Formats: sequence, structure tokens, C-alpha cells
Amino acid sequence: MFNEITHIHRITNMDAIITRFPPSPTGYLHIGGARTALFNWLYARHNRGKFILRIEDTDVARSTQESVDAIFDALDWLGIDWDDGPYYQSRRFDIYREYIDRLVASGNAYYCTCSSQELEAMREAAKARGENPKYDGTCREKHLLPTEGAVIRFKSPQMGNTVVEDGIRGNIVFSNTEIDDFIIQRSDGSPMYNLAVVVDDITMEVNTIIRGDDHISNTPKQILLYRALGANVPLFGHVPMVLGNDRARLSKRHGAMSVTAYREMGYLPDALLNYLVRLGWSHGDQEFFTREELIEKFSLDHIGKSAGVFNPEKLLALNAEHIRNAAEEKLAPQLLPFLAEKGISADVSSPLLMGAIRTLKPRSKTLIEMADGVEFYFKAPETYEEKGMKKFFKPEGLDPVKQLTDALERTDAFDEKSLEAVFQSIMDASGLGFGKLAQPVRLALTGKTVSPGIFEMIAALGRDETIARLRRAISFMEATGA
RNA sequence: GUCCCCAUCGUCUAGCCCGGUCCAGGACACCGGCCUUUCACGCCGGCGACAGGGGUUCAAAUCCCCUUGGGGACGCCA
Repeated sequence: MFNEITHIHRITNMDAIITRFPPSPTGYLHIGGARTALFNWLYARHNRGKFILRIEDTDVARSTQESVDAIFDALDWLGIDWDDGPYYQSRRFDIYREYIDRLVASGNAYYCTCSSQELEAMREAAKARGENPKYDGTCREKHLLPTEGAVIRFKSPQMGNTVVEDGIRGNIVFSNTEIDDFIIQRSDGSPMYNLAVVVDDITMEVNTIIRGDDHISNTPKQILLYRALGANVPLFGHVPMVLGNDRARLSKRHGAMSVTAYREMGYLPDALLNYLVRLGWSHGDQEFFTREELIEKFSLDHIGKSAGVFNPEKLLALNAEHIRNAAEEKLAPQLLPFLAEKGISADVSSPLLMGAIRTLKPRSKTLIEMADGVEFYFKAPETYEEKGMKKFFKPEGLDPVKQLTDALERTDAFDEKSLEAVFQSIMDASGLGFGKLAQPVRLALTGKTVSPGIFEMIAALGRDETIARLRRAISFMEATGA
């Protein structure tokens, strides 16, 4: 795919790969955009190249500062950093003007005064003829001078082909008859997309463009622009798009599509990154990747060509796996906000938090689930689960629980091994099975019938709190006649 | 409508470029079982795909063509 020949031929500056991510700030950063950013970022990082962030806000009417901030926020959370920028196209109009002037001067562009009604009529006429709807070239040879309200069009060749050498798909041939004289400058003097990107990529020396395959049809136009401007054409790689479960292009109706929504739902950025990159890229049978592995192993030649369906369930499973594999110290700061929501303020590095996280890691698919599971460590139970009480707070269990509590009070070591020995001695003495002893204790400690393993949990909770909770439960049992 | 892209289990994919080792491998989901103090984790097993048709070849998931299906673009949006 990206073979040696292609590299030597296309990229003249051999020592650095320069990629970019150019979002237009018309909303939050969505899943698809994040994936594109990720591919470019990974490719640059893998090759020790440069990654540029550029805000494409030439459409002043639709661009907002809130969107810009939301994009920064999302990229920051994902840990996608940039080496250059952010550039704002809205601040580069002088540069575009200069290049447009060059195009007009060299006869590669011309002024056009056709009205939108006329344009609409042309498209209809072309369609009626069974052709691709396009501008018919009315003003092409008029040599119009700049006038109020005139646009500038690129004079594209009417014969021959333009071929896109795509690093992922190979060559894609377009007949130039399909490419019309597209507008490069609006009547208000602002540049249009195709012109602005090309000028930016030329001036920023971007030599590798990885983007969604919805841009394929723009590519021949851009190549024509590069040539007219006498610039080197960069290497293109069009990655397949992400679809919703109905195989339609991803949109809001497919559920949570903003990157930050996943932060709020308790996902780890590394899990989202892992999922997104695997949607379209593969490395043999490997499914789980750390961020470092991704940088090390990412390459363009294992990007598939077909569109993929976004599967939230697989993302969830991957998130669980990342939680399981993450260090407690790494999870703690990310968990804090979720605990805060429950009114729990914990010290990031407290032994209690570390222990709590350790016991919940294998049973939490999200940080929200983890926060729920961790809650009891910080809040002693105020009530006991109804069906648990009926089942486990029974008279015959009272005595063993008392004995266990006394025994725990006399125990120095509070590690899992010692705790197991203490339990064993009570079981031996009372003749009770493990479950008969463990379940009442679990209920006493957590208020619930479901929790982490009894020994790891007690070890994490600590002696004082464990005994206090057991005593409280004993009084409760005695008071209710259990 | 015109042009372009794509096509392996329900989904993400390995394999395809360099045909035989593939009666197609992994993962998610689902179903069984094991482990077990609860819930998970983990482990074992099951279900499940080369879109269809033509070629080429001793041999095709792999190469070629057609059909069908899906997606994208066609804007004074990006």
C-alpha cells in the first residue's frame, strides 16, 4: 500500500511525515472525527513526524467558539496532542487571497457573475441530459474584471483524467469532464473549502493527508489546484467511514456520538482510542492495545477499505478490559469526579481508595459502575437489603458472626491470607459452611448481597471500619430478633 | 440521475497483494459448562460467514468480468 516507491515519489521531504487534523467548529467532536484525528496523530507519532491542528472556520456563519472549545476539550481528554497550531483559517484570509490572485493572474481562475438561479437551472439542465450536475462554464472565457458580487472559479481542464494515488485504495481515476469549474472564492471575498485546504496544506508543508473517504470526490479538484499552484501533491489515504447500526452514516440518532459523552458515561480515553482504531485498522488478531502499543504498531497498510459499523457493545467490553488492566493510581484521578457526584470526596492516593479500586477493577465495565461499587467503602450501610436480611441475618448465624468479630479484633495482620485463616477457624468451631458465614458478613459490611470477594474487601476496608460495621450489624440483628 | 468507493460469521476483523498449509482463524454479543463465599474475572465448549453468477487454473475466500447489495460525492458547507 504505502510502498517505498510511493514514498520516494510523493514525499520529497524525506525526513518528516507531516499530518494534520482539520475539524470545522460547527459542533462537538464526534466519534468519526476523533477517529480521523487519531489516525493522523498515530501516523505522525509512529513516524516521529509532526501533527498539526487546524480549525477550518471559513464558514463564519456556522462556526462557533463553543465548538472550538469543545474540540480542544475532547482532544485533550483523548490525549491527542499537536505539535503545531491550532491554526485558524479565518485568520489566514490574506494568504488565501494571495494564492487566489496567483491563480487568476496565471489564467487558472476567473471571475463569474452567474446568479444562483442560473446555477440552479444549469444543474437541472445537466441532470436532464443525464450528466453530472455542474457549472456550464458560461463566464469561463468572458475575462470578466472583478466586480461587486462576483465569485472566482477555478478553470479546470476539460479533457484528460486526474488520478488520485491513494495510499489505502490504490489509484482512482476521474475523468476531468466530471470536474466543473468550482468556486474558490465567494462573492463576499472569503475562500472556499477546496482552495483553503490546499493552500494551508501547501504552506504548512503537510505531506500526508488521512481523511474519511467521503472526501474522495474532492481530491481530484484539490490535485488540480496543487498542480496549478506548482506544488507537490501530498500522499492521500482515504479511510472508510463509520456507520451506524442501520448501516447509514453515523449521526445523532445513532445514540451518543460526541466524544465527551463517553467521558461522562465513564469510559477511559484509552479504551475509546483502542476501539476507534480497531474499527478499520488491524494488527493480526490483536484486540487490546495500550496507547504506546498503538503508536508502535500503527501503520497505514493494515487499514481496511470497507465501512464499519460502530458497535457500542464491543466498546463497552473493551472499556472493561482497559479498566481491568489499568493501575489503581491511574484509575483513581479519573474516578474521582464520579465519586464526587455521589457526594464522596476521597483522597486520590489514600490506601482506602486504592484498595477499593483494586477490588472493583474486575467487576466494572465503566467508571460509573466502579463508583457505584466503591461507594460502600466510603459510606457505611444505613439499611440492609431486604431479601438479604431474610436470607442471611438469621439467629443461627448471629453467634458465628460475633465470634468472627471478636477474632478479628484479636488479629494483627489484616491481609487476605490471615483473614482467610480467621474465617476458617470460626467455620471449624461452628461447623458452618463458608457461605453461611460469608454472606451475613458481606451484608453487614456492604448492606448488599453482591460485593467483591470477602477477604480482599475486608483487607481494603481496614480493621476499624470492618469491626465497627460488624458490631452495628450484630446490634441490628439482636434488636430485630434475628 | 451522473461519478466514485466498498463487499469474509449479527457486528469488528485475520487471511486476499505473492492461488494450494482455510470443509476459513480471532474478538464482541448470544447459548451451554467449569471454577466459586455473592457478583464479576478467568477457563472450556457451542452457534455462526467467503453476496450471486460466469470465467482463468490441476487448484480460487484469494486473480478477471458481470450482476446484486451497501456507502459516498455531486453547495457561494467543510
